[in-house]
Amino acid sequence: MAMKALRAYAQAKRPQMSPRGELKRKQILDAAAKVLARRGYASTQLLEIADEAGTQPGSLYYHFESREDLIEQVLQEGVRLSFERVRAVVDALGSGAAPLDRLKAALRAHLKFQLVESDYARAVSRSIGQVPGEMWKRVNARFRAYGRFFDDLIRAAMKSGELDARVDRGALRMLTIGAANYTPEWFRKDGSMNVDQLCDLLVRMFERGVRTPH
Amino acid sequence: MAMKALRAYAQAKRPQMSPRGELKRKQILDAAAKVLARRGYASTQLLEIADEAGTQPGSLYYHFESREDLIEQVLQEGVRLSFERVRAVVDALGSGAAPLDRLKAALRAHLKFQLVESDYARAVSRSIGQVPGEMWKRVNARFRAYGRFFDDLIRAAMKSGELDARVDRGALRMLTIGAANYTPEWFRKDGSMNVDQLCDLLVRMFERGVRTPH
DNA sequence: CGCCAAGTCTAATCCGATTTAGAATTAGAA
DNA sequence: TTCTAATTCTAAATCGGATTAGACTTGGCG
Repeated sequence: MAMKALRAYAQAKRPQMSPRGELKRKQILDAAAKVLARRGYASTQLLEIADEAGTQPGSLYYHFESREDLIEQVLQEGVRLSFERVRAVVDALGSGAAPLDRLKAALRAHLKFQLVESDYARAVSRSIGQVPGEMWKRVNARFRAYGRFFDDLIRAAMKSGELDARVDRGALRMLTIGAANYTPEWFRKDGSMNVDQLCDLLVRMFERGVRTPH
Repeated sequence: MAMKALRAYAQAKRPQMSPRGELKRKQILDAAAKVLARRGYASTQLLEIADEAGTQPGSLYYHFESREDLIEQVLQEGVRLSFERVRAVVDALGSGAAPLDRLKAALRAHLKFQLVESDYARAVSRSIGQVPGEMWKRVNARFRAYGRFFDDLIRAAMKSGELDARVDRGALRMLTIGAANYTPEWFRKDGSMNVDQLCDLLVRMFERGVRTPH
């Protein structure tokens, strides 16, 4: 098969991919997520991804158009998975739950997911601020929807009177998400503190810090 | 002058550098800090630094041994300046001030300094997690001293009974510093909120979130 | 088995960035 | 002014990593 055609082929969402190809493609994505999670966007090299996936750098091009293409798919998946998880946790509480409880659950899920559960999610937070403009525009489009979801939870908790409505929602959200997204830089599982305790602390600071004064 | 000798010369802390050389060297450091602050370690290119400094990439090598050398000096300076500033602010309060007030002042100073006052400080937070191991070891040595300073303030505020002593100090510090260090990624001066309000919010969340329950 | 497509590998090639060599310029002293 | 060291510039060398070309291998199927 000619190269040009092959490239288009790999790129296209072909109807029936062979099981073998599908599997390898997933392995490569997983490997890339792992590497991105530890190196961040700019320092991620195809050689390390290939090693992790048990293949050669050149072979990646059968499954993906380019380094950028591969990385973007990991990042998009990372945002998608985070959103999916957090939404599921919140939905599981049901709409009868207090808005603040829903928000706390979301926060806890976000932190835990990206800290220890998903390389894809951690790939995103480790890459924010390094992704080149064009790609970031696309990833950020989905990311904003995720942010809006949090913002809605915050708004609801303010409306219910549980949170102080005078606080700037955007700043509150970003400070909190920022604290969470920064954790991969310093948190080590082997330390004295475990992940759930860390979640407790973040939620506690949020809740008590912003609760309506009585 | 032969090249080898010149390189060693540039590298050495020679006793009397000509005013012109000293000035240009400072301009280059400033330019590098600016670029690092907006691009982070991995995406920073010598060309952009040279442009910013009004010179050519090759000319940088008269003043610095290498890209790594230049960047490391910016980062070291960033840590040094942050520490210096925060310590000065705290010292200005005097040891008579309540420990919690000293801590709050330190937090505010840290956030403001790296968000709008110093490219060097922002260069550090934008580069954490991208700096290669060897260099990071050296920068981190100073960084830890800065962290210890904060830790001492926290410990004092716990001893005085103002903060809940059951909270893990390390996690508390890193969550808070993390929230602060993440702000360059999202905060825009032109928005509805100004820097001082943002500092207020961070301090408020910290104080009310961790204060001893009564 | 022998064929075909899918998937992988090796060995270049390309390309952008750092780095170097040495020539050219500048500023200050004699 | 002239001389000299300090500084800067230009152009080329080098280096590392992404990408490509094409040969090779594998697995399913007649």
